[in-house]
Amino acid sequence: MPRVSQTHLDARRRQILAAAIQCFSREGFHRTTMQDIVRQAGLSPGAIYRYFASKEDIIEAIANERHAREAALITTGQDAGEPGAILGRLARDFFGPLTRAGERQRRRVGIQVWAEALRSPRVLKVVRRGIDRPRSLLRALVRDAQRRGAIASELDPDAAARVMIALFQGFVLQQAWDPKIDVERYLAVAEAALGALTGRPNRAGKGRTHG
Amino acid sequence: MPRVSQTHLDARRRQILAAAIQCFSREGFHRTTMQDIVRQAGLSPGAIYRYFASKEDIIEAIANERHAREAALITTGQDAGEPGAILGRLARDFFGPLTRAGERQRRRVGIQVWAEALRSPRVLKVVRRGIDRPRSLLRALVRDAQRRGAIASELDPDAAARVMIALFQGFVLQQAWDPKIDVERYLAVAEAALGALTGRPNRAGKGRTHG
Amino acid sequence: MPRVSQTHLDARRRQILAAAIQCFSREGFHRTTMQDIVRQAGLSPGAIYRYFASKEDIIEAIANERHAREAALITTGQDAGEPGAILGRLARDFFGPLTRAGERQRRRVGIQVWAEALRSPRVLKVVRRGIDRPRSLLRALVRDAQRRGAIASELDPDAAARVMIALFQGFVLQQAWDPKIDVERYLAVAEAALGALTGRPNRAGKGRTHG
Amino acid sequence: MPRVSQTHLDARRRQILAAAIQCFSREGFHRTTMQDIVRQAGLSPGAIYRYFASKEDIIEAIANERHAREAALITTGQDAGEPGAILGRLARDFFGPLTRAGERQRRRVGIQVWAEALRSPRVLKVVRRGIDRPRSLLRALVRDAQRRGAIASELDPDAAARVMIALFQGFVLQQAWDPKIDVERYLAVAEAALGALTGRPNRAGKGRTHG
DNA sequence: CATGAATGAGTGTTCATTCAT
DNA sequence: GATGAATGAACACTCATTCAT
Repeated sequence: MPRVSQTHLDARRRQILAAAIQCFSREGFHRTTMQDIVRQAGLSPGAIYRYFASKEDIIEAIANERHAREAALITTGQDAGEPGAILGRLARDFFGPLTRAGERQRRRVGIQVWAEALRSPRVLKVVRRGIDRPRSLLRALVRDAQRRGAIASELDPDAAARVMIALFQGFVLQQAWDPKIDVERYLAVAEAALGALTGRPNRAGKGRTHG
Repeated sequence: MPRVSQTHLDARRRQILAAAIQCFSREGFHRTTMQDIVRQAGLSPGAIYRYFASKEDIIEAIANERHAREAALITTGQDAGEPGAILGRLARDFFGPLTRAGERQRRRVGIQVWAEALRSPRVLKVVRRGIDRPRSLLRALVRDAQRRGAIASELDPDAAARVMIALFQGFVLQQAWDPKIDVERYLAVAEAALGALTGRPNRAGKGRTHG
Repeated sequence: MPRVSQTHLDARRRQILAAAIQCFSREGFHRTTMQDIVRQAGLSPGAIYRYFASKEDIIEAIANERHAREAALITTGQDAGEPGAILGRLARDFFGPLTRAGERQRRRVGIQVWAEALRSPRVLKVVRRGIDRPRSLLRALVRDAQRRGAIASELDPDAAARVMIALFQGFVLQQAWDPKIDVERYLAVAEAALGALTGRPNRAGKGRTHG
Repeated sequence: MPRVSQTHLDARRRQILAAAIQCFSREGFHRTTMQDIVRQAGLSPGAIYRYFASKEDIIEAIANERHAREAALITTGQDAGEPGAILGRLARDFFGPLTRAGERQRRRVGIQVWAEALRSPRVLKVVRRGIDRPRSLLRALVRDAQRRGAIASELDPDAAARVMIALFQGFVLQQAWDPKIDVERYLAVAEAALGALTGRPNRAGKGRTHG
């Protein structure tokens, strides 16, 4: 089956990554065997190794894809207007999809990636790069707000960015352990807390995150 | 009639767990072999299996120990007085030790446990139990504050508790990926944000967390 | 009705064998993959299988080609005149080329063939046939010398032929392991030894083997 | 089965090497799987890897053992008296065992080692070291004979040593391809040829090599 | 109680070969 | 005729666990 279109090649690649995500979200990286992925993808071992040089490469590719997607969210979110609006948009973009099963599955794999970063320098690099972009946007946002006097200038903008990211990461973790968690109520508190920083009036309890 | 004192048995157990933590923090659960632990502990395979029935049991024991320690922190923290003081005390107790290498190593293993919980029901149970205690304390704290009118009553106490926990979890993650993160500055922002909820005056930039 | 000329077909065949020799001399038969040969030849897997039914067929073809070449050397050498002259001519024809890198590379593959003959009946057959021809010529040479009284008649002509062949094989081996070996000095000794058999005067130290 | 005697350990090692030689002599290194060796040895994969780190290590160990044995032959042969006697003794020690099936089997593996040396630097080193010792002894022997005037002084002693070794190597090869070869007759010719060099009277046809 | 040799199912990966395009 | 994506049976090696000593 030679001389296959690039479209076909891309589709195969996505097919393998999708299968891997299925497996990884169920069993983790290390309890998932290549055979599992092979089976899930409906391919042969050889076929998979034509697209990825190793299991670790698949993990890395998954992490990369995820961060690319988030980078896109951030880029499009950036022109939402004033800081508060941007923050709201980001909250909607990041928390919103968590109500969907597919996204939750991907986030479960994301948590595995977080852990994997602790022992794989390659994965660590991907994770750090993946966090750098949101952090720098949020930092800029905070600086902007401080310039307007909406946030106390003693607060470190980078630390503030990290706090916001932590609010997301912690939620992802807790939701992975207990899917019944309510996104809305969590976001309401998170926004109330951040609102205090950004000086926006408390909109607690009135949160609207997704359609 | 045991030939060996309970003290000796406990010491052996601790010795094995310490060795396992060393290995796990470096290589993760699945890349760490029992041989690694055997070597690190200076024991024999047989000896280890006298204390733990399986590798998974060691993981579970580590997770349990960790949560027991946290439960102790919470119990002693509880009588610090009014909500704000308790919160301050908890922040000091949880964030403070993160400046020490040993604690950071243990937290790295903790992150592995978080990921492991996604595939091992036994570990999941431990993790959930481990989070339940702090959550219920924090929930009570928030309710207390709401009763006093210090926190908007529309906020869900449980969600508020989760937010606080998330602030810790996110920090642990980010610090694991980048040990150069500044605890103080992070805590300053986190406390400013929570301060808005608990109604305490903003103490941004003046944080004192540990001695 | 072939779309492609026989010349083209032969060229392809030679191209593949040349590529295979390159690879085999570097990595041996079993560490060389068909992909290696494909790459080296600048062809596709399918193309190669159009000319050779299997990897073993390539090995066999290489062995065959080699022995065909040697048979040619022997045939042309046969009419050099008296036994001593023929022997000299053969020595020159077989040892001479060993100073050239290309021939040494081919001989390295030849050594692999020698080993392969021990497990592949097909290759064994080729190797034995390859040695039969020189052996029978040399045997005849010895018999001739014995008839003339130049060699002790108690010596077995076949054994004598084998000795001569061994002198070549051993040199090929030793040179493959250590390319710095001096051909001239080796030949001088070998000829001195054989000279004693063939009754020729010792020409030790004055060897001229190739141009 | 812990705390096992060194004797037991050595026996296991030998057991594995013996099994490997059986397999290698039948199928060569690369067609022999570790499973084959496992089966032949009546052990488990894990057991084998306790004694040898890799398949290549087994090959290396076999080559080493062989050369150690040859070194011993040479050492004990050295005090046979005058050069001719030593040479006779070496011929007996090296050619004699070739009539036995076990030795022939080992020599078949030895041929595989010769080929393997062309691609494995580790094996090459062993092979070269294995040849150095006999070569240096034979060189000394030739020099001694030259000093006594028994060998033409123009002959290079090292080349002469290589010639003698080649006579052995070539025989081993030819016997591996055709076990019916007659050792006696071959040796008679070889000794006649070398006799011319060492100046000993021709003992062609009267050879006695083994008991 | 402790040892550590042994087990054996399972791992990630390879590679000679095929055949739809 | 040529391509190269796909196959799938191996392969070398690992490692949690056991149990004779």
